[in-house]
Amino acid sequence: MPELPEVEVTRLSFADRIAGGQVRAVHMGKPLRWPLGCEPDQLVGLHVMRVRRRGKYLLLDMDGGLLLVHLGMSGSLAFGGRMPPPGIHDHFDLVTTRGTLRLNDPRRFGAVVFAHSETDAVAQKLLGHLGVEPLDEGFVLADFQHALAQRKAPIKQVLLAGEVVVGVGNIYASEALFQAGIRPTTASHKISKPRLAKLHTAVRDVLTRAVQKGGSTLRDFSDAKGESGYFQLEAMVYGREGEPCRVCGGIIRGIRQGQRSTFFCAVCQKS
DNA sequence: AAAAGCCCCTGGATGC
DNA sequence: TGCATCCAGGGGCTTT
Repeated sequence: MPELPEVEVTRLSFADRIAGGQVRAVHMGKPLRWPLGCEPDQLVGLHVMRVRRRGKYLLLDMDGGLLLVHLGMSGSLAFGGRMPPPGIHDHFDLVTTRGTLRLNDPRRFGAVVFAHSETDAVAQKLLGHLGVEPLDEGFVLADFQHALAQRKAPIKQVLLAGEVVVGVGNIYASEALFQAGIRPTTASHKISKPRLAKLHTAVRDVLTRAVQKGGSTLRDFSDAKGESGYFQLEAMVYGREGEPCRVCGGIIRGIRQGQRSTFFCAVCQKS
């Protein structure tokens, strides 16, 4: 469900409130994508120092390890002092002295994984291959151009893979490519440097605007305060197959790339 | 090494 | 109303 903006908005909605809290109990529902990796009780007594984000993972730094939380396709977090009893889709509760962090995830593609440190094998398996953070200083144009020149796969799929740049999911990949005027099917290494410069800007721009809007284009996104960003950001192409392009009036096309839907305007994105 | 497919799972929308 | 089919925001793993 969530792409970088939604994960970041979620992080901001509870990071300050949970910081300093000591774990009192852990409750688990049905299995998520991966096992927790330790006995739930092993977390009791640890303190949550802070909450960071890496790509679409949330990292809860604790004194004695860290929890990697991924929302998958359908996950969302809630944080509060008094929580109702867990529902059928509530699969992880971290009860702390500051409040309870609860993961609700109907499809259970999400995960909560304990690692002793960010550099240990468990964490590295999930984080080690991740590309640069698009909203950080490290997202440098020259590096971006160089990395894409090495790839022959369609640009949409390279963006989605997260090995060059993280956080760009299925919606924002289509949106960023539209903004840059690049056809999603174009082989990455065939795109000129000036056009990659436009894409570099577009990726940052689209994600930044989505974070500012409170996490957005998603149908049912809500952050850990329960506030939704319901359609605050209007999609230019995503989900608009057959509808007129908002720029040129041409008909938006929908195709499939690697089992995922892609949308583009054949007029505005000629190649 | 990189690229392409394959799954994991549930629920909502659509169509007959 | 009931049932079958298709589709969905991700991403690690296996196979080419």
